[in-house]
Amino acid sequence: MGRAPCCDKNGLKKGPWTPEEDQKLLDYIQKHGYGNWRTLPKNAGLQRCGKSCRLRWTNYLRPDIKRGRFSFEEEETIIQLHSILGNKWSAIAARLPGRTDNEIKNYWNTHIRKRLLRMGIDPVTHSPRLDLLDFSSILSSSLYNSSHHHQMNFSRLLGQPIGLNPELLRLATSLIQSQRENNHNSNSFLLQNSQETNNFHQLCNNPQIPFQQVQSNQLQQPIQEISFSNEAPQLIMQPANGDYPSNLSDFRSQNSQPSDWQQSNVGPSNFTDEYVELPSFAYEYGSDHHQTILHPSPETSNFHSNNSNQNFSFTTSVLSTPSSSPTPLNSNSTTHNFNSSTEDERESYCSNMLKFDIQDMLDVNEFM
DNA sequence: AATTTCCCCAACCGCGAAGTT
DNA sequence: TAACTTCGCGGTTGGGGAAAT
Repeated sequence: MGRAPCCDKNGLKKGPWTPEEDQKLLDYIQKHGYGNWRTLPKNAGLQRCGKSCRLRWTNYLRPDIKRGRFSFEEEETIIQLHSILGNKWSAIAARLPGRTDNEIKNYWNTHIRKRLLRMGIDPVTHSPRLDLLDFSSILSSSLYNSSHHHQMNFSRLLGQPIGLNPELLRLATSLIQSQRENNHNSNSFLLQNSQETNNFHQLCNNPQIPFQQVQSNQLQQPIQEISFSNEAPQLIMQPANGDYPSNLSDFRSQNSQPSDWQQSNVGPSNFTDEYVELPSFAYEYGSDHHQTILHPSPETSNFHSNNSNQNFSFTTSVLSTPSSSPTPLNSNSTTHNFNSSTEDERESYCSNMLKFDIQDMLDVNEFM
């Protein structure tokens, strides 16, 4: 059985809609309502296919369409929802009154996605692009800081003219690979897919690729609060504001790209129709029971801490944590008004938030 | 001022799901 | 159950305006 054509294409107009066509469609829908898009254009006196009419209506003519620039809150919501839903634009649009899936999709592709990439964040996984990350910078910085709990400004790190240490990266790759093979946790936040692993290998094999590809002033506006420790990931799940879709199973089945929370340690009993738990966007890795992503098995590497209580963690924050972040950007307490801000302003506000928080850094002497 | 390049976004296309016969 | 229709989604395109040269 062949796929039915959406319409008889012969003689039907394509391309931009004229005001006259818009008016015809509006008049018809006001009189008869919408639906039966196949016959609608004919009845409305339009030389268009039904698909085109439906698209025009849903994306432009619908009376509840909100126009104009996306507010910061809307942008924040998009990023949050995208981290859960992926490219489920219609599902995201359902949470943004007046915005269409097409509009959100366009906005994501033209603005948000690019900004995340500039910041060194993978727009697909919402995790830092570790293929761009220079471990040697982190480690050497820790050497020269005597405090046990120090915070490093990521921008400063990125500005350091320190080249890649291929050996270190190779080490990291091997131990992460080892970690994957051990399969203590399929929810590796660092390397969620083979592509990232490949990127690591690529970096190791091409030490000329500078980490400084990411300019310090470009690494701004972090998206998530992510903490890496030397212990197994434990995703903090918390009910959001109740404004999430209730059918989690649908989300899980529809989401083509496995997301972290789907594979987390959270038991299946947490997913019920009555009580929906969703990630708070604060991925905290901390459990006493399992190995960590960056805690290799001793036989494969010496890339580990002598003290099992020591954490290698870095925390980026905070754009999308309205319910969990201590300093939500869109909280009432903030005086920043992003609704009228430029894109640069949106980025710069967050520029000091992307930083590494290294507590009791691992014994870096082992790497030297 | 003319040309080229870049960027945005409205609209199109193909596909799969859901509905109908 | 199969064949067919309709609808909706997500990826992609290309026209046109803005910016750069």
